Amino acid sequence: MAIDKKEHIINVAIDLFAEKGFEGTSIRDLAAKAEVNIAMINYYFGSKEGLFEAIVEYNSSYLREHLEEISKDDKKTDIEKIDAVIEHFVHRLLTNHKYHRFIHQELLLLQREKLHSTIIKVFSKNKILIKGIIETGIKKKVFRKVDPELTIVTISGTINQVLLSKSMCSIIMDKGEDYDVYTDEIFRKRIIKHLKQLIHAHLLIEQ
Amino acid sequence: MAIDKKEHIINVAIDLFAEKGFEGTSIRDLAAKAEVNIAMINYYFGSKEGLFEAIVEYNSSYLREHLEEISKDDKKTDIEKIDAVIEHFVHRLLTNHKYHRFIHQELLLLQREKLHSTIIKVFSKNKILIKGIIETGIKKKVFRKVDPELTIVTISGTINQVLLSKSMCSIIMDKGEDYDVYTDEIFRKRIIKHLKQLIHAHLLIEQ
DNA sequence: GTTTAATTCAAACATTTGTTTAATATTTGC
DNA sequence: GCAAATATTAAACAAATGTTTGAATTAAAC
Repeated sequence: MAIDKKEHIINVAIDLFAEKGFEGTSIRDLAAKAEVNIAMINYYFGSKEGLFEAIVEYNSSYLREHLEEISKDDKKTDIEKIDAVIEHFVHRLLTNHKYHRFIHQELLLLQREKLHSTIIKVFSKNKILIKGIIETGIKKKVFRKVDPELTIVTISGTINQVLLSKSMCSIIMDKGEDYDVYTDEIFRKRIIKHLKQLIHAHLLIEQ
Repeated sequence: MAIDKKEHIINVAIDLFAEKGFEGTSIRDLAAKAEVNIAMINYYFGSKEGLFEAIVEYNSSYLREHLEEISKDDKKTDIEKIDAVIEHFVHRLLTNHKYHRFIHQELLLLQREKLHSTIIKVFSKNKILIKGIIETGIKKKVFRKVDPELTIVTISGTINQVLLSKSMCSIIMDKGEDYDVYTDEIFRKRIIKHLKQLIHAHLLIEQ
């Protein structure tokens, strides 16, 4: 029961933090929505910031594995690896968008330095992996001489910009308020198609 | 004195909201940093949310003009217009990054619906202008048949991703904490070079 | 089955929050 | 220079905040 309850609190917290932000969410809101006593949050996590750290730890473990797998896959060409990265990024955000929205919020603020560096560490490792793929492609003269870092920023920036804000999705798709992007297969395919087309034109020397 | 003081409060508020978020900033913090009495904020803006609205109004007026100018400029080819849009976006963010970071935060949250729609309206009008340029290029068969909306998202997404977070800049540039992106000419040129290269490869049929 | 540890709870804690008040000071219009 | 409007202030307001307490309940260990 104990671990399940901890996980349950974490999941409710991700929902609320993503919607209202960290400072905008009160322990009482959270306790009510999770249907636990207010004191339980401090009992389990020590403090509100402790809960924050627990969320980041809870989610940052399983992220990198798949990216490493892609990077090492000998059956894939370099551009196929990049395609896999794009699909992986989109999938990760669609299935986990609340957590990512929350993390993204934190990235914009200059509070809680320790957590900042935790997030940055995860991002840095991802960056190194993808940078490796791009630089290999450039060496082999399959890819153009592009800016590897900013190419990564373009991929993640495009996905984040459109998928982290519901309003942004509505503008792009010309849909109403109640439209749910995160389950719409058409939207997923549209983003992937755009990104692959974009990055292929950007990277590949002969098309 | 009155209008100057109002403007002064708005400027200090943008700084604080960008750093600590809207909920993370207290009226007392703000009053102390602006060196005015706490009551003055409510006296001028009615409430904390009133101050928020005043900030958005204060900044959203002068934004669109330059974009319309670019769109209508007959001396520019279609791709030159896109280049001008890229330069305009980067410049706008570099000179006004605190306000944009603040707005971007709000876009991620699902609070304060009214302000949300104000921000969205501004973005929508920008979208229509740039979409017009891209679609003209496609009709003239100068541009490839791309996804206009997502192409816009890629431009703004890339810029936002890298410029709105200090930590992100540090990773990309491999610089320390005290490095200031917003005044570094080299970084500005690097982003513009990447974006132009990317979007040219994406849009132009013959290169 | 008793003892020990872990969990749950309602209540209280001290701060901090945004906002208002009512008195005082300053500026403005004439 | 006086009256009316505007601006500024310190103090108080009620509500909300994160956190702690100490007793009650449940689970685990032996």
